[in-house]
Amino acid sequence: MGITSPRAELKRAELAGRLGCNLETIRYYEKIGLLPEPARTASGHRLYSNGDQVRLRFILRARSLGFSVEDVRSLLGINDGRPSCADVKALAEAHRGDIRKRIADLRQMDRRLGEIMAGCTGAETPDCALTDNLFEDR
Amino acid sequence: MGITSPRAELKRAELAGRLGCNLETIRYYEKIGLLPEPARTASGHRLYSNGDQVRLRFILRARSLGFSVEDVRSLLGINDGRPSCADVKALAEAHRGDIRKRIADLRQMDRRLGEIMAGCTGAETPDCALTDNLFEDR
DNA sequence: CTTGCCTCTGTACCGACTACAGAGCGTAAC
DNA sequence: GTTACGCTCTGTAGTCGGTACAGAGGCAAG
Repeated sequence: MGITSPRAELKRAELAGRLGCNLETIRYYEKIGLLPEPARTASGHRLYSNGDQVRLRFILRARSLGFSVEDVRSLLGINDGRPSCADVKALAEAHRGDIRKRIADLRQMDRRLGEIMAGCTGAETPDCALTDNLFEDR
Repeated sequence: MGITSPRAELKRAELAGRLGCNLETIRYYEKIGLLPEPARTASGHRLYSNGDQVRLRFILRARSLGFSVEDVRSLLGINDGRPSCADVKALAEAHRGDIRKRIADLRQMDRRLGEIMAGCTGAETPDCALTDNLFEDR
């Protein structure tokens, strides 16, 4: 058995440690219905199966690609049953559009900031091209 | 007097309309201390001076450049008195660094998404390269 | 005088977590 | 056996930057 091979029953902190997420995130995903309620020990401690681990990994990867929690819900088939490849593709294309818009917005911010800062001397005086620009009566 | 020339006393909705922000945003900035408490009519309605308008415009412009509310507080000299040009430059450079990191992160997301979607046929079947990839045991 | 729109206040909600308080459980050492 | 430590449980509050809404009151036109 390899070091990272799945084990049948993991506690919450073990699962979080393996997948590199915050401890509380797991409980949060359970609360909002992304993760099913796991098995419990007699005293009420959560026990995560290999399937739980696979599902959480899916969620974390989708989130790391920038999909929203609602998107993940759709990808998992929680809303309307398991989505077709066409559904997934549409969701992903829309998401990519969002990402590109956000990049464009940030690039514009960077460019504007660069323009305004061009006159910023960095002197120890209160006169500053940047603040002057923002106060300007345009 | 031009159409957009400043007028001494504006009501909240007039100010919001002129500067193109949400009505409630103004009250919010007052609450968190970015805007001072304005003058009031006898019955308690807010009246904004030309100076208030200049200050709000500064805040909105800074926010549109992506500065955080805390950054704006510093730029306005609310924290430690009016900042020097050197202070402003340092703040702006740090902020630009943040913007560029966010762009890099988004570009990586876009790239990864593109790679994964390459195998996505868009067929009406439940088999999908994207979801398969996220479920994969790696 | 009524109608309709403005303003006021406080509070709840958004997304996606994260943190913390206070209680209980599990186990290893002594 | 008991004590100490660390993990888990629950519910709730805080983060950021607003946005929305309820319920009350003001103000001007018709």
